[in-house]
Amino acid sequence: MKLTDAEWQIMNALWEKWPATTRQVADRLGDDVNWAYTTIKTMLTRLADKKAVKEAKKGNVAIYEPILTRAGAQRNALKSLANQAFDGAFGPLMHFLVEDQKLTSRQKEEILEVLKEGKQKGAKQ
Amino acid sequence: MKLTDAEWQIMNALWEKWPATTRQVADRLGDDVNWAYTTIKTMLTRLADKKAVKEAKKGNVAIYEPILTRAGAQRNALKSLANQAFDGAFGPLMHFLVEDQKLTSRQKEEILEVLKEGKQKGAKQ
DNA sequence: TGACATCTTCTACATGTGTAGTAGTATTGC
DNA sequence: GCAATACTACTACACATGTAGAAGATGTCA
Repeated sequence: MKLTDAEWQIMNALWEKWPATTRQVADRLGDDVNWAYTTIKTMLTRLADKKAVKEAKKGNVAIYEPILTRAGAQRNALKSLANQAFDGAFGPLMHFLVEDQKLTSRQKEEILEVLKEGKQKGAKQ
Repeated sequence: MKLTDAEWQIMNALWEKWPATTRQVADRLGDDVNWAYTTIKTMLTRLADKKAVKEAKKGNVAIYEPILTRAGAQRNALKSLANQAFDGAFGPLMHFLVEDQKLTSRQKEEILEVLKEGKQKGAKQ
């Protein structure tokens, strides 16, 4: 499941709080983008077609909720990026991030924490 | 500069060794994809149009070399992913990677190394 | 010097993506 | 009960992307 740019916007708004109607999604997006209501409806319909969201009906009004989770989408995107740009290896990707992305000390601390935890739990694989 | 899936394939082949002719790129890609020679030529032309590669002529034969660097493309892709999927923050992205992606111990060691270096150099910003 | 291979440029076409209008149908406030 | 409002389904259209053929230009080997 690969999301396009516009689909990410929609999904982000939906993940924020769901179930949600088109109107609610539109309101949440209001600040970021300037899409017509029908544009958003079209996107939601397309996302339902590709099973990223579920569409239910309450009366004649469509209610949407994500099927694809945010974490799942993130995983997919990262995997895809790793394959495309880092020969499928997460290690180098991470390496690149750490080296290049000028993390704050605080962030580095956090990473260290996570890594330590991981080690204690016995880094598998 | 945003690369499409197919463009990544081409660029990866070109980054491997350049300058290179269409034929050379095609040969390198031979194992991975099954594109017609002209398909690859079309992609290279399009990449030249968007200034990701430079096209020079040696006789009637086009010679290509990257303008966009691999590291640059990786940076762009990561930034774009971070924005799209992680609210623009690399910290959480990294966090997610570390937590989720089952790095090998070796990889974790490497990350730790990099983090340590970073700290010594005085983690700015 | 001609046949064959190779390259280039142009053109094409299906599908995906971003964006939205129109028309019809349902809901609601008076 | 009707006008105004909101919602849905359908349709549209431009531009991007993936993919490649056709035709013409050039190089090469016998």
